[in-house]
Amino acid sequence: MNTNKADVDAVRRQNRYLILQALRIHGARPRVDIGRLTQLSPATVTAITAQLFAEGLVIEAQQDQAAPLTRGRPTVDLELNPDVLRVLALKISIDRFEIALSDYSGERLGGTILAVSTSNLDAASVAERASQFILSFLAEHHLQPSAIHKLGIAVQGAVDSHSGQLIWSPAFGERNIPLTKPISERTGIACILANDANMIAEGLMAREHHSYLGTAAVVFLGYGVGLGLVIHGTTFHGSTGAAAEFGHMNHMPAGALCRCGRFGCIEAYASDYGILRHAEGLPLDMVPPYGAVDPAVMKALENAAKQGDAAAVAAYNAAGSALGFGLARLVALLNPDRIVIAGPGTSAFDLMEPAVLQALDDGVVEALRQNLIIERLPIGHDMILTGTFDKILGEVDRDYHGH
Amino acid sequence: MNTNKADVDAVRRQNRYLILQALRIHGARPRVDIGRLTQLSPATVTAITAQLFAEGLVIEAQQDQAAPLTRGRPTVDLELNPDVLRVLALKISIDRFEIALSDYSGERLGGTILAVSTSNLDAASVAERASQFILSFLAEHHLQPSAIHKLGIAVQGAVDSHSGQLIWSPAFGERNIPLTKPISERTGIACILANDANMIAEGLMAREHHSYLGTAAVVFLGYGVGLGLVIHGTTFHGSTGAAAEFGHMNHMPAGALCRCGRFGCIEAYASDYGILRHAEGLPLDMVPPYGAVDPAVMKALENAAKQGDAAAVAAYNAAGSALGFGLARLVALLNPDRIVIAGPGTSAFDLMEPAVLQALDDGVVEALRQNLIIERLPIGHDMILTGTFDKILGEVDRDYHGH
DNA sequence: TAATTTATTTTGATGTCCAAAATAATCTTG
DNA sequence: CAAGATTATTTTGGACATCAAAATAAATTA
Repeated sequence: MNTNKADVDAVRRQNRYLILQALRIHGARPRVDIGRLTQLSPATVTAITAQLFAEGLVIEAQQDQAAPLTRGRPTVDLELNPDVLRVLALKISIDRFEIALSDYSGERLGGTILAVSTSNLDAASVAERASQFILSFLAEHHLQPSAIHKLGIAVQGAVDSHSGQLIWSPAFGERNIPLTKPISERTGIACILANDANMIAEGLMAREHHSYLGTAAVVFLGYGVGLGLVIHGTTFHGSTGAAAEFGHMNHMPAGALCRCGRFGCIEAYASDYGILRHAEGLPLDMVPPYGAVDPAVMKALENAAKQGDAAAVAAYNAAGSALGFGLARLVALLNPDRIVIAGPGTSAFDLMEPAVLQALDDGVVEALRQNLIIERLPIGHDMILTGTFDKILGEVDRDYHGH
Repeated sequence: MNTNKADVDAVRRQNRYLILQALRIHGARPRVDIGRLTQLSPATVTAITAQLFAEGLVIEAQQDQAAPLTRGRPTVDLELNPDVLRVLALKISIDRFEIALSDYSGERLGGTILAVSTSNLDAASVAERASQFILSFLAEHHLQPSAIHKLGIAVQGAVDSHSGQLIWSPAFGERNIPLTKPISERTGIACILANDANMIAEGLMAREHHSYLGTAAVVFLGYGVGLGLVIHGTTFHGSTGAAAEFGHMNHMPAGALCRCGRFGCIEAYASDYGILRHAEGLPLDMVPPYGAVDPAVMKALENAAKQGDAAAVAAYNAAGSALGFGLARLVALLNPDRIVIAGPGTSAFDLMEPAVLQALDDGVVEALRQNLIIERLPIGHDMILTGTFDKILGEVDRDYHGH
């Protein structure tokens, strides 16, 4: 229920936003097309684009030389002005920082990866280290921090978007690590904090908007098990922005020991380390003796399972079962119309799939899953950065008015 | 993300809705108050209320004789015109139909209960029987069906609001029972179908709106275990309107046999029949040999547990644990700021509470539950009907324009 | 009775959208 | 090659919404 009063200003804001989003999603388009896409009249499109033009947000695109085979006055393509502003995205995961730069139109202008021994960092050093990374990246690209409009930080783990703290993450030993405030102070750049899987969902939504109008869950398999939730066509954040800690949803009371210290989390069965621990025959209540698991190790385990290695097969089965029951519980609660399996872990999903489907069968009334689409998407870590840009730029479209 | 274009009409619709809701929630109020409540200017309140007046939706209330001790021009209270229309709510649960009549202002005008042996009804007879019940109720009150603007049906179980079918319910043996269409055809009254626990959430939201702006879960304990979800201040329905089948969310793979035919559902542990079966020492994979459990039987069991009967205590512990792990999973997924325990089962909640809290402790990261409010609300079945009225009348406020 | 106070209505300004008319810039055709 | 046809965009004028400020209404108080 929208409980806010509406006025004439809100009307223009909304329609202005629709036009910017249309250009962002569909690229350079003439005014007629914008009218069709947004359902706005030509007169209104002219009025709003003229304003956007004056603000410098929109420019006339290069005329496409191949096109003019039609009668009538030729169209004039409009597009977002890439030079309006720059934004940064920072991805923090186990033993790894990654940064990328984008212009206003969403074009990627560069990026770097930094190896960091995250588990050795104390709370205060995380922001310090990240800030150094950001500043040196900007220096390399001959950019002042003041040239950056906003920085989006995507982290694996539970985040509190409001306070800008990382509540808990497998990457770090400590909890409640402040991020946005200290990074903002050190760099002078405005920051927002978000969960990595949510950013994947954000990216998918921006790219395939029509598929994500209702409820959807994006499961990220990899160094952990993440989940991004789309509800009513918007990524969902709980009361603190920390929702969808799917990896740490309990699968089995008093089950396998998780990196978070609890017993029975889905991650303790279905993450890289959970599968590996099981396959190596280590006790399930043993603290996982790995940091970030080398992808080559997982690839080898995958091959072993494909060749029938019993321990490996059993480990993938257990992973699939935990994942499947978790999804069954999610389906019972939210009845989504789409579940997307994404991330590097998709490559081994074949091995888990039978157990996942069996668990879904056993775990939830048929009626709730009869129209459910389960989709596999071999997208990787990069979608996290892309989705972070989509989110920041979407916010800019709502409230940035130039200069 | 709102993806619709806005225009001047939408502005008026929204503000008109705000004013109707303000009168619905706060009762008779003068225009100044409406302005304060909605943030609209006096001029706008005058304009909109004048229109509502002309449409007959709003009338001047009886002047309150006790009040006029102030200076200045006296206020004129406005209120919703009760005679604009009538609506019906029908609650269908195990062995019981209940109907109630309300006027436009939400005033309850009457109601009746009908004992029905629901488990003996086949799919076609359900709508038939309900229609008879509705028509004879109307006849008793000397009302034509055409005098009823809309009928809301609240049922325990999974519903598909779009098709108007009852997908599955413990009250009936068959599945996919069509309701809105046949009832509409037989009675001539427009129908909507909803889940009973969702209607409780709807009622709580209407009454304590400020407490339900974020994410909240309303658990209904009684003849089954239901759940109403509030997300972003709106009751949530999944892709088919069948969301939040919390009672049939799996608690334990291959666990106790549920009335739905699956193993390990929360309901199989925490519903009346689940607790009773456990306490009586019956095998957990045995089909529960009860229909609707007599409240007196449950009361006796509760007393036995309070006096330390070991079997009864164990049964309530198991119920609490299943419920608690279910809630822990919900919290991991949605990070709500409020969980409300409602329904007749609240009276025995003391017995379950330690196990519930223990399970929450074991089942979810502390960070996600540190601000969680868990509230007990001894509201009963009647809130289902009340909430159904709130929902229907809220819809009327959005799009009804009189005569 | 006049002054004061508060509620409500009226007035006039500003801003939005849209339909329809006008204009612009091309291709087609005789 | 000029007039006509066609399509895109802009301009114009009307309808309608909100709001601030002024005007009016209806009471109490002095």
